[in-house]
Amino acid sequence: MLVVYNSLTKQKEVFNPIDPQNVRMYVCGMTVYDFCHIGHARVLVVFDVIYRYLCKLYGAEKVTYIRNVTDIDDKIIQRANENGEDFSQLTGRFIEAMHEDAAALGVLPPNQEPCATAHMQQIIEMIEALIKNGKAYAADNGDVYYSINHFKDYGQLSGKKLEDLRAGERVEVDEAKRDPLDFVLWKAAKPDEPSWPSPWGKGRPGWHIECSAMSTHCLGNHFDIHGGGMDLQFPHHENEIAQSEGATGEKFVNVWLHNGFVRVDEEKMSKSLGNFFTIREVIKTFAPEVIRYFILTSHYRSPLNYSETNLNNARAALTTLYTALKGMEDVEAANHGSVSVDKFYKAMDDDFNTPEALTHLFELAKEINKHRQTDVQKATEAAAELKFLAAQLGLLQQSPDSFLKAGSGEGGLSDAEIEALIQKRNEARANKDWAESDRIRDELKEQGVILEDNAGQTSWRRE
RNA sequence: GGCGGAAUAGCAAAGUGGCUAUGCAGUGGAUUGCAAAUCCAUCUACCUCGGUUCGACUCCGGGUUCCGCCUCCA
Repeated sequence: MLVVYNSLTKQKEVFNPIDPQNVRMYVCGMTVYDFCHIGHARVLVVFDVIYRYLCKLYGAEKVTYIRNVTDIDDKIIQRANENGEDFSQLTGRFIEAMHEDAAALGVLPPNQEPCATAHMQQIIEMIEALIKNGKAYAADNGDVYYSINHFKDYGQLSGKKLEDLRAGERVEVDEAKRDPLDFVLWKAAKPDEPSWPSPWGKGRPGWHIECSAMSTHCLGNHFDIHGGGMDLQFPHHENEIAQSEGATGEKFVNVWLHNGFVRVDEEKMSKSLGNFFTIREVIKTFAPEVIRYFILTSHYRSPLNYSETNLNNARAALTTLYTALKGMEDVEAANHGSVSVDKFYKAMDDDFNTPEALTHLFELAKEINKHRQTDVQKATEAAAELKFLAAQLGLLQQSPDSFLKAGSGEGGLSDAEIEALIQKRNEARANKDWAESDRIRDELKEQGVILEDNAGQTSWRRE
């Protein structure tokens, strides 16, 4: 029985899909004007794991996962102008880069990846519905605004009261707005800006409306899960509720899931602070799977501190798991019904507790190591289960050798050079020339290559 | 100021009203030509002050510190 923490009710509740034959999840994806950083990696990975687990529970063909792309907004326009290129050229490039990064991290593609620019009709229709329902108004300057006073439940998700928002007024005063808290649905185009025709003149959508329009269009008026980063809770998701419910008159979303931030030195990793590390940058030093593992070592709602130490720890932990799987390459992933499997599911059922789930992977690794010499049957079954469970987290998807021999960074000795030195060392060992044997091992160690003599075989890995 | 979250061993990070979390690192032992890997054992904990309780790291209340949101942000 899956229990999830719902940001809307601020408590854990049993997850009951509206229709178990069609479980629907929408996640706010990226605004594509730059490369994805580790914070984005966290959203990608966290919701990928949630998606995988929903597929496991309900069947892959019964789960629909939508993750949008924001491909038009102020920053995109600004960046495109700086580069002197068309905005769509810029977004096209970064969408492609995002797909590369996601694939590297083992993130499954969502069922659909709608873009704002491809859904202008739906966006305009929803704004028209809002105006018709008296929730929105067209201002004299060509903008269309949502009238916050006409949605009585405003603040239900973020727990904010209108008075409080007014008290701490940080919203710019805008003459065109009837209330300073009203937010824009449609922005009139400035000269030379990309624009789309609308009943209110040429313009483009505000940020919040695209997610309302696209999620409703792809999943229906009322669906199960809406996710995103914690910072989207307000105003973005709050506004989405106001828009969707204001337009359709129906309940919008049952469960809201928000992931915590990646931090650097106790500070949120963000573009504006400039303390971010892009996925492609980090991948140069750490295997993408190490990043994925690192993300899963912390609960999705907890903060996650980015540091080289933590990534090194993640790599060491993965090395332990892959080392256990050495010699088990041919074992097929399978569930043999051990206690570890039960506990793994119990952890995942408890609001996707991946750190707890991971501990059961180590139980299985230990089983393999303990029995591999004495009880091959047992060891094999444990290996099958380890692969089986790890796969649900998108981990241990490569051969132990390809992980263990990859190491970090480029340069150093080639595989062939390493094999040749090992060959030389084994000849020395056969002659009991320990001095020469150790010299070669030290030489390799200096090059970041670790040797392991096991059962008469010498294997190696890069540090 | 308003709202929300967090404080656990050297580091990271779960969890539980009484029973070894786990990973990395450390220590002792087994194994090894010596190592590495592995196995066995083991040392370091639950911010603070009160309360409830036979018993609290775990529940309740006060305090302190940190973080996030309230403007674009995953």
